[in-house]
Amino acid sequence: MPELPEVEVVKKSLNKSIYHLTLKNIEIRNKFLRFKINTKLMKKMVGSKVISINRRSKYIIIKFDNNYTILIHLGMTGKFIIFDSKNIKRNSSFYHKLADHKLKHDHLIFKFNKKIKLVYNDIRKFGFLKVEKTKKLNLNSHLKKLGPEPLSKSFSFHYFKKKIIQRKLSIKDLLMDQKFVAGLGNIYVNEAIFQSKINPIMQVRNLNDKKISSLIRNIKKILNKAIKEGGSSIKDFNNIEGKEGNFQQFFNVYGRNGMHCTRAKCRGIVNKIKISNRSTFFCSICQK
DNA sequence: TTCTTTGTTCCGGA
DNA sequence: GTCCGGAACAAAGA
Repeated sequence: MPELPEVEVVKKSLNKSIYHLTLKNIEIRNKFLRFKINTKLMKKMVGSKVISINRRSKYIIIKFDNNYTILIHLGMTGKFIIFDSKNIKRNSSFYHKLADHKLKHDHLIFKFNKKIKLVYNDIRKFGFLKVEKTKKLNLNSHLKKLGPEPLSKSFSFHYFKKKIIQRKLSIKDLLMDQKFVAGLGNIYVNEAIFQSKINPIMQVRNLNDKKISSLIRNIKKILNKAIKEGGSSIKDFNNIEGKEGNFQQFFNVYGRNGMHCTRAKCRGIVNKIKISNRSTFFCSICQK
């Protein structure tokens, strides 16, 4: 479930906790994640220092000073948990916050200097970690096809117009397409389309300029707000300190099927349909 | 046992 | 070759 804002929050937490630390040991408890981990290559990272932690779309990119990089995707349920000397004890308040934390889903354990331990936990194992030569990172098959970052200037009105000419797919499918814009997922796409009062099944070639401007504005607004609130925490998202995000309380359509539209004065009910096999929520009155 | 959940990739028809 | 929708895949909980 982590989308761009959640990954951004995790990236920030990692920057606070492991930046400039040296990796002392890696324990690989389960290498069969989304892709099988190259154990030998992963072990090569031991002894190196973290020199940067960045995000691209929903990927986290951790560069080390041995000219290798770890590329991470959290999939649906991947999360990092950070332990330091204060919270490492089982009876600490930290552990109580991790009520749903199950040891059997701890797949990798990274130990750094300063007694910092970073655990990668993933219930459904749809996430992955890949070691890459830093120089070749831009050739990586996961990264090279990605569209612009939605919060960047290149995700603009002109870009949008140029990309949708005569295309017949729905606006929902367009925004879900990582080649068009990278980092949005089902939740934030539903929310942005709602804010712009667009019917999610509308073909992109029928969107007028006003709606396009509105969508771009709302996508940026919603992502920024979600980042500020620490992401969402429906289902599986936690930041690495075990804290839940607050953004889910701002959902206006996602998961609200059968409930009243949250827009003032609108008497509509939220409908749930499937678009490309993904749950899609919209108000039949204000999203014409 | 079946359904749902997710991001990503692949495939076939247009 | 491109576009687009549908299906498959991974795993687990309800």
